[in-house]
Amino acid sequence: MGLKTTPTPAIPRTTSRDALLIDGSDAEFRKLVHGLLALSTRHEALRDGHGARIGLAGPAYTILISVRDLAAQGPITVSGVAEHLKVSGAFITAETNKLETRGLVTKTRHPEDGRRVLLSVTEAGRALLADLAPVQTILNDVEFGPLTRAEFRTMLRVIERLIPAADRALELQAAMAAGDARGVA
Amino acid sequence: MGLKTTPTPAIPRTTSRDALLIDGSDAEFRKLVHGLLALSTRHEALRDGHGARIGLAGPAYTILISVRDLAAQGPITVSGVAEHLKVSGAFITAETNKLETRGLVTKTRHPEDGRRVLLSVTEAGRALLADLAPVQTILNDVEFGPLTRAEFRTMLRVIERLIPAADRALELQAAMAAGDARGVA
DNA sequence: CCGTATTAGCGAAGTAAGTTAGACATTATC
DNA sequence: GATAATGTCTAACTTACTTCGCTAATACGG
Repeated sequence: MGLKTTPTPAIPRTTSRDALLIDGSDAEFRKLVHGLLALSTRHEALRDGHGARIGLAGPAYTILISVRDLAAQGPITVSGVAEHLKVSGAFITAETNKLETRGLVTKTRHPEDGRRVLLSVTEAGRALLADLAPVQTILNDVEFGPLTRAEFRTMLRVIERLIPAADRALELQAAMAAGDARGVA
Repeated sequence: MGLKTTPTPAIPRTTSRDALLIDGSDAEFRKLVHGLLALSTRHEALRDGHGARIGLAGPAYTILISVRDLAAQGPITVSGVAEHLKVSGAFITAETNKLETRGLVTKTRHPEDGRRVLLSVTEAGRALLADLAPVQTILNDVEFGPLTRAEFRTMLRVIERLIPAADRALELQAAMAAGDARGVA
């Protein structure tokens, strides 16, 4: 000792929850955050490939499948998709218009609220997605191959609780940013 | 019966693994995939906010923190970061040049391979990230608040296995796309 | 009711986040 | 020692978005 090899400067903690600290360190937690990022970038790359196979860009594919799956559990509007994907409504408008032109989705007025526009996937859209399904199955089996049934259940349960928590964090972040802006002004 | 209410057209399966099917349906599995997407979009939005707080765009922030954390476990190069984040090397070059101009990272020649460029985060860069840490802690505690210690461990273990699996899926996807291209030609 | 404020969607225009292509220097291969 | 391959960089381009301003429809306070 006495000789500095590589100082490895201290990295400050980014969580204070006991459940997420191991021996008082958040190293494992940061690994989780990092892993989550790595996984989502890879998943997005796969998504781009899925889209490409049916002639859609990644975002268009994501929107199409989101409309299909969200519509399955209740009426879904332009702004509903926007909020779900955390993008601007204008973007969903533009993309769904293109998808409508291609005959993959339909846009209809909401019967009770004329401002809103209901989205749904056409038969052609469903057929397109159905074409993709066999390939998707092969790739999903590889991508999620290491997942046991128990882990699958845990992941599902966890993620469903994590989404609203992330939304709360987003609200808090917005509130803090707004507070800072006021404080500076 | 006999009266069609809403036909609810069949959605084809996208996995064939028993562990991921519940009563023969992949509905829960698709929920997982969807949830993963929803979570990652929210996480990315939070990341943008973190970046904004220290004057960086989301991607620049992500690259900075990736360099710091990857460098902690061994030498890291431009292409190393590119592969980790699944973006082009050229993009990492451009962004790290900006970060270098701002004095947040340094780029040095690899001593044994003159083509490669080693990246590291400067003291100023570390200080900037350290400034952010307290706010990050607050938000992470909210975002990951619902996570128990057991779930945390499971998630970590699962994600670390899922990343290489996703990489294998990507390779397979690329191979299939290439095969199709040849087949068509 | 009636004005006013909100909310939903749209289109145009701009910005940022990437990509591809090509040049160049360095290293590996034969 | 030539040829190929790898790693980085720059420039030019594309795509994935956002913001802004508009119109139409609903909601709300007097």
